[in-house]
Amino acid sequence: MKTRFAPSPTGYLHIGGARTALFAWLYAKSHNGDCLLRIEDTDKERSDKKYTEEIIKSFDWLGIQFDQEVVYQSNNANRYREVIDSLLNEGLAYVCKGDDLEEDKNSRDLKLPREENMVIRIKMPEEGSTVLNDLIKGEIQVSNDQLDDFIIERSDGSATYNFCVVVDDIDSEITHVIRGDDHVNNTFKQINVFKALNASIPEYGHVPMILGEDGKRLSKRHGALGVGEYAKLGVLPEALRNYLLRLGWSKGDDEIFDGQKMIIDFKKGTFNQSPATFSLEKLLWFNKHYIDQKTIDELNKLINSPQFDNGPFSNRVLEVIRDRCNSIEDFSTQSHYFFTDPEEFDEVLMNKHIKPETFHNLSLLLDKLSRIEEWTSNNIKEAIDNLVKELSIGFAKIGLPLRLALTATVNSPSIDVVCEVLEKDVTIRRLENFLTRIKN
RNA sequence: GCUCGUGUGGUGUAGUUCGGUCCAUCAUGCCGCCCUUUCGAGGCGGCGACCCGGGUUCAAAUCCCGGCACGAGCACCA
Repeated sequence: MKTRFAPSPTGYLHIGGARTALFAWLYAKSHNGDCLLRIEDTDKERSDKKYTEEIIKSFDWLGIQFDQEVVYQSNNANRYREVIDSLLNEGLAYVCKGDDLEEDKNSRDLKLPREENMVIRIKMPEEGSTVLNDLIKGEIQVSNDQLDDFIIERSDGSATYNFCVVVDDIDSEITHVIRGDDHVNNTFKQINVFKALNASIPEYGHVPMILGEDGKRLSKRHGALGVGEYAKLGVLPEALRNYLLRLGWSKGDDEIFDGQKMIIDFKKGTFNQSPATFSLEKLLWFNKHYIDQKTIDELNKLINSPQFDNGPFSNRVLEVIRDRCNSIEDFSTQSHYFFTDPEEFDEVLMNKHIKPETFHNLSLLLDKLSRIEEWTSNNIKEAIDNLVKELSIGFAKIGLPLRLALTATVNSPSIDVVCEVLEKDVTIRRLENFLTRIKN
């Protein structure tokens, strides 16, 4: 069996396309079949080679490997022409002016000669109905009087989409077409092209659309980010894959699917028939799940920043912040203060945590900290605890200003751990600087 | 407008085939508490839904009819 994913290179690969591709690919893999990539680049105006490259790159990143060679529709022009010739000979298609459908229909049986500036329409059945037994949606019928004779060859001699697709699917021996349900109406036309060509019709499975958080269909110009942008945001490919899979497909209450398990389980699950709304929050939850599985080495590679050089210091930083990172980006944004002394302090935070007595309290703490000989989080915690006890104040009264002094933020790992990682000299230095700052 | 499809909590879903075991599953999210220290981490608890209206039935999320809403298509785009 064989499936395919057929994007047009008129933009980057967006999240909806990626999911459709994932489904087509999983469908093939779970049935021991092949899935091939076909670039539908017959629209010369809007297609761009750079998008083709971008799309292929995105699939590499996502971990979806297509089988066989990539098919470019633009290479098949002669083949389309040849097939149209035979349809013309058999009287299953006809030459006409292409101005108006009703007028064109008068040429249905005229066998006009193929000339420049003329178009070719294919004859659709005039009676009965066309039935689609969809893998996902079940049986759908449409009355054939709804199907117009549509143009298969333009006045410039090039073939149109609904025709090319069928020829390519036949030539590539596609057995199962898994695609977005924005194509269901096309499918009825295409089924009749298969019939005209006397070819066997593939099975179809139409997956519902993905909607944006506003409930509108996700599209390139409406909120859909490219796969590459999720990568930039620090999303892991396995997380995106897993999230996309769960959008419109489920297997009971299971959430986590990756690697081989994804392929094995795919057959056991069921498709949902209603459109799904994209949720960044849930995607990040999956992302966190997969980040949790990474080793320190792997994280270093993923973060790919000079600061995280796999050395003992940065690896220690990694260990202490990894719990609070939902994305690879978070590792960078939440760790500056480990690498550079804070300089900017948020006024709101300062007003909230710096009280008249803070200077005095922190001075006492500085004294206690500088006496610590063995710089461990336990000893640091003990020093703070002692001070808190001596002053009879809450831990937060001293802990939060200290956190602010060291990190310029109020959100960090345990403050004693931060001190330990920072080392004694840096801690003391930052605390001294901070004291000077708040002195008046 | 015509045609096709879909409607379970904020979101993703289970359950709908063969009506009862569903005062509706799991996850995410949100809220609260705990972790006598922040927190987007962890633990515990809670909130929240069968689109609406009829009908069939002892019994309907599940079956039937009618609305409504949303999505898609109706190109010499793909």
